[in-house]
Amino acid sequence: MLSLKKYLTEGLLQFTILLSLIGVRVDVDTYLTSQLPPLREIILGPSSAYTQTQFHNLRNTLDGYGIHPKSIDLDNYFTARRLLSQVRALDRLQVPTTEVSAWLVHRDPEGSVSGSQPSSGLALESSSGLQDVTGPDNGVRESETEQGFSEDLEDLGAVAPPVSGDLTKEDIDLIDILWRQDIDLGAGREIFDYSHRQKEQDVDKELQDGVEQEDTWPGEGEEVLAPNLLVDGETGESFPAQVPGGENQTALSLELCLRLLEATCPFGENAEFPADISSLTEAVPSESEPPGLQNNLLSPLLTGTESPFDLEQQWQDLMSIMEMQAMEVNTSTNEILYNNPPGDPLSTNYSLAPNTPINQNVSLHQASLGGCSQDFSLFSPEVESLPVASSSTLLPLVPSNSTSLNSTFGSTNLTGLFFPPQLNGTANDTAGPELPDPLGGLLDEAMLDEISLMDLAIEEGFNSVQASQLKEEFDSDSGLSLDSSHSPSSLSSSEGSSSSSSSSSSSSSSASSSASSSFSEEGAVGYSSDSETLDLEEVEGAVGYQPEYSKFCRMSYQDPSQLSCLPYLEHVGHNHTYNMAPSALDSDKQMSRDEHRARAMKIPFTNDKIINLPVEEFNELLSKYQLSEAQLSLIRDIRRRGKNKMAAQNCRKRKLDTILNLKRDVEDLQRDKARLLREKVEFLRSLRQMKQKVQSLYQEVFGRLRDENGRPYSPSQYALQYAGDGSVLLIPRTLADQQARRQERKPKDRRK
DNA sequence: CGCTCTTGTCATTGC
DNA sequence: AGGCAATGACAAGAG
Repeated sequence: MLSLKKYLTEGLLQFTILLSLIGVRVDVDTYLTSQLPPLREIILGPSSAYTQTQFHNLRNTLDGYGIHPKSIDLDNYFTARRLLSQVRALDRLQVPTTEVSAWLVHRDPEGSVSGSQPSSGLALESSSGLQDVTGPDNGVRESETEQGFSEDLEDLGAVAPPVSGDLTKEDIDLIDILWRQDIDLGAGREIFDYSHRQKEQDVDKELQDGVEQEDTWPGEGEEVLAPNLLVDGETGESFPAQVPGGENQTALSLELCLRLLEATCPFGENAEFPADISSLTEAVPSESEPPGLQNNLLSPLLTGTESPFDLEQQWQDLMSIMEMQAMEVNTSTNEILYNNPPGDPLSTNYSLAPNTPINQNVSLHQASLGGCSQDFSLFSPEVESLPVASSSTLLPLVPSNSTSLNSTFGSTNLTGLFFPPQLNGTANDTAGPELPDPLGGLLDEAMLDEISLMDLAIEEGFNSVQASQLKEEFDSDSGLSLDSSHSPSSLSSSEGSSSSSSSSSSSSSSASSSASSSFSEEGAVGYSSDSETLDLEEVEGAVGYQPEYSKFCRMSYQDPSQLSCLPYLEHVGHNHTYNMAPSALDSDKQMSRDEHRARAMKIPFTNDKIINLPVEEFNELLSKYQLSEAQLSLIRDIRRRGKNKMAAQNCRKRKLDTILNLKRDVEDLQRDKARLLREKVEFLRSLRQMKQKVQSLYQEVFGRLRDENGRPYSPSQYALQYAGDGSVLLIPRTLADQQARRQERKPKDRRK
């Protein structure tokens, strides 16, 4: 016969392993600081969660935490642990890409997030899905969005655990209940949601943007420069830029860059953003407009509207994602190769080289991206001290409208992003489909990421089949039947029903007693018998016993209303008489041993009284009768055993509840993990779409550039690069390659 | 007959 | 110090 301990131990071990597998990590400090019970013993510790020491130690060591194991606060205890586990699960999935993507999608929480292009619908889905998750009615919506994700996953071929894809209404209700428990605990769901994190980041961003606006926002101060001024990225010095191109080119380039702006902010179809774009586009000077008007075009345009901030943020989102993507997969050299380090002196110094041949043939010199320039502040300024690696020529396409360009503004070389080094120069005439895919590397990398994600889902994800298998394993190994619907309340009710049935099969007196009060069963069942009742009648009378018995129970627990609220006490109505027959003879057989002993010793009161009376009343009762030592000893033994029996039943029930709660926690964690995996896939897909848009626009812009002879630039020789000040530069490809190589080494060094 | 499960009981510990 | 709850361990009985 295997002991119950073995079952429990094995079950807990499996739970522990399972929790660890799905990423639950235990940080005791966190629990302590958050006034939550230490869960190490449950999740990690070798001792079971049932050791009394834990609770006692909790009382001893944790101020303000004195959850009695019998208390209903135990539910909060488990809820807290579950919440923490969810947090852990989130932490486990904090892949940079996921975080950034989530932050991006939630950048606009007013519900105005939508793709500016029809193909951005995925971003919409992601966004809505996330917001749904954050809602209080998370359960239902989550299931809906998860289904939506599942479809998308199928499109991608990604394998995400379909755990919650087949959420039943019961699951949904359970989620809702748990969610309310979380609220009661004081923990908002936002703790685990991207939106919450995004809010935090928004706060940070606001702070950051505030500084940036002070420093560099064009058109707001004395430092606003005319667009045709070049700015030294290092010194902030400005000087006139040569404008060899005609106004026609200027206007065209400006429009192109505006379109680039528009299209690279695919999430930005906010209520304001299209208006901004349209206004910007309308304000673009026509080819017949006087040239003087154009010089100051962008600055007032971008500052005049109310939403340059949106543009800025969208640029920032885009570039940060690009950056993060490059950082995340450094194996793809093409994409990282040309990422200019922040504040790279190469970029800034190029801006100071206006005499280069290329410089004199700028065609995009007016297409300032000032509205987005500050968004490059993502890049850290740590590389500013890099020596000037080259004095080669560089074409400052866009004089920045921003003046004292913050040192945090790095330059991003789009060259490497868009044009692989092996680009041939034949396709440089027009920006057409014949241009090689400059984003091929990035896209491949994104695909690789998705593939790796699928692997991750396969390796770590628990699909429903796996979950059920684990569940079966656990159930079988633990030796305990873990009915998922066996919540504490259901346990109580089930036990209460069993008690009721057993009571009804007992003597008539005890049956009536059980009918009077659910709790009165506790004393009556198991210790009441015909003989005992007869004994009682001899002394007190069976009829008078019942109200008094009820009184005993109340006196025993002081507060009857409390008893009805304590479901774990209901089960105390246990039945010691298996299959008790109605006859008195059978009932004699079915009496407990203590009842037999009490009867044999002619104890003048019931075992129920002996067991359930408070000490004072119990002693008072003993004093009323002349009892022998043997009788007194037996009575005390009966009392001790009876109380211990109830305690044992409570203890077992608590064990079972603990196991059930652990099981529920595991299921919740599995659901959360599956959801996060789906979200990550969605974010990656959105990122890929954005990159494709950037790529096409880059090709379009580059294809329209013309040198002084009106010939297009060769993509194999030149590339566009975003400078740290927000300007777009046309630089030789060899230079871009050098920068990219330098950029490539840094992430590796950083990781070492 | 052996196994599993439930239940009761004892011993111990700590509040 | 006594009462009591909690719990591990063991045993008995039922299925």
